[in-house]
Amino acid sequence: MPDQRTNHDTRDRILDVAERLFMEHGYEATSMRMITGAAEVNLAAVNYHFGSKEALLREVFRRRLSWLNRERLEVLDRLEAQAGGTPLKPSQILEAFFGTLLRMGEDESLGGMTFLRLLGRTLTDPAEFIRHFFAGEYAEVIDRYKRALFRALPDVPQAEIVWRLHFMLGAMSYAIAGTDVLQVVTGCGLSDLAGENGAQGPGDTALARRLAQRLMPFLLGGLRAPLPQLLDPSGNQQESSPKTA
Amino acid sequence: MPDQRTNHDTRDRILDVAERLFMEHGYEATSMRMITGAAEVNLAAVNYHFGSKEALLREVFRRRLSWLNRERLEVLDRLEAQAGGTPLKPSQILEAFFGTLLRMGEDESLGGMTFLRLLGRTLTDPAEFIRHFFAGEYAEVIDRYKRALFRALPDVPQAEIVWRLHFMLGAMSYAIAGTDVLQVVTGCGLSDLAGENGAQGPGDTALARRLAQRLMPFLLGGLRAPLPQLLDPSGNQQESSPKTA
DNA sequence: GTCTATATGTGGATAGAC
DNA sequence: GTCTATCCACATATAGAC
Repeated sequence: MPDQRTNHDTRDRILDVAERLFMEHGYEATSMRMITGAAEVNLAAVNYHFGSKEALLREVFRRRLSWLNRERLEVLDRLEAQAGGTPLKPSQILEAFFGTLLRMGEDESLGGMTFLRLLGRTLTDPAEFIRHFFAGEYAEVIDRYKRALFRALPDVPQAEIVWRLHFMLGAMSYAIAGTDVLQVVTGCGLSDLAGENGAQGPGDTALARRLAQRLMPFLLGGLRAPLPQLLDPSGNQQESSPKTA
Repeated sequence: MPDQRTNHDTRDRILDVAERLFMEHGYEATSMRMITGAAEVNLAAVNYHFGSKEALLREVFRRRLSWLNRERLEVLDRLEAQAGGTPLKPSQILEAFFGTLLRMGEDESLGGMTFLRLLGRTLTDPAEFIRHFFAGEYAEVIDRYKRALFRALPDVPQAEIVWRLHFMLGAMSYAIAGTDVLQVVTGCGLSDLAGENGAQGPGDTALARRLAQRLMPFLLGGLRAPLPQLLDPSGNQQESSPKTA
């Protein structure tokens, strides 16, 4: 036992460091040597504890997503129990889904903004094993929330709701990813209060709360926007009964 | 001249293939050998024509973004000329900004959906040289559209407008990236009509138009959503005069 | 402009001592 | 569980013949 600087053991130190480096550089651009070097563990430790680099990435996400999935389902269960048999309000559903995620950004023990950024950046990674992994991890929760939205918005075509769920997920992912051009061009963005990628100032937790306050009205406005007039000349899946409120 | 299957020369064939492979696998996971192999050119050709792999990526984007930037500025110029001195409507500005991009997806000679997906996926790449490149490419256009939105929404705090521009960019980037979990879980997404990543069916062009019809109302609804009540206890940048329409 | 051959580095993974 | 040493595939890039 050469150095016990925290009560983290080797395994957790690797996970913490990998989480940060994957966030900063992306999966492909992060080498095992960068991870083990920064974590001050031996190069062979990753393969011993996790088996492979791919398995390490999965474990980095699994320890966070298991909490997030459970919490999202419990919050929705609670809301639906309170509502009796009546449909929830869209704002409640969005608050449960996105609010739960954004609360992770306020809590360092749940990964904080580091994990939120990692998630936002990795959700658009084209690697096959990553897409497959996320599909499995998200399936149940997405299905539950999708059906809650169907019940909450019975007059909106279900295909339209799914599209808007796409758009909402994208708005949030991109915002928390914080890699976009806007914050370079405008000097305004996630990092106007937090430091650069790696630097985790104490303002980072307040950041998630402020982002939530900005984001939720936007998402709700988009979700409840008037339906498009689908006049597509090649319209092979015309919607029924467009609605304007 | 062993094989002149199209009127593309070597340089253009490399750009076309690199565009597709970077889209399918990401920058890091795409090797020069994959590119030169698929383009049926010699391995050394990339370095001869472009200098490096990084420079190749920049050139892949530059040939598309030079058109996009010019078009976005011209469309905005035209709208502002027609309007005389009066502010534009938010819907006009969004149509100019996002509609111009989505029209690229309908035109194979402008890159089609392949380029759109590549753009959506690469905008969240954390690599320093990529972020720096995009910042330079987008600066002028973002600045022009940002100021147009400021004029169109004089009662909305400018910081709020910039945030919502973030969210709108994210919603669109993520939707066109088409890597997200939703389309795996729900079976509904960009690829419900188009093939998988690589396959470019004839439906791909109609796809962009249909996406635009879905996306624009969502974005407009988000942009015009009621402003958040900023009651942040640590509120160090309180907004002035929240508005509710 | 195109090719072959190669320089030079780094990647993930593992065998086997301790 | 941790370490050293190493295997081997593959990366980008280039030198120099044609």
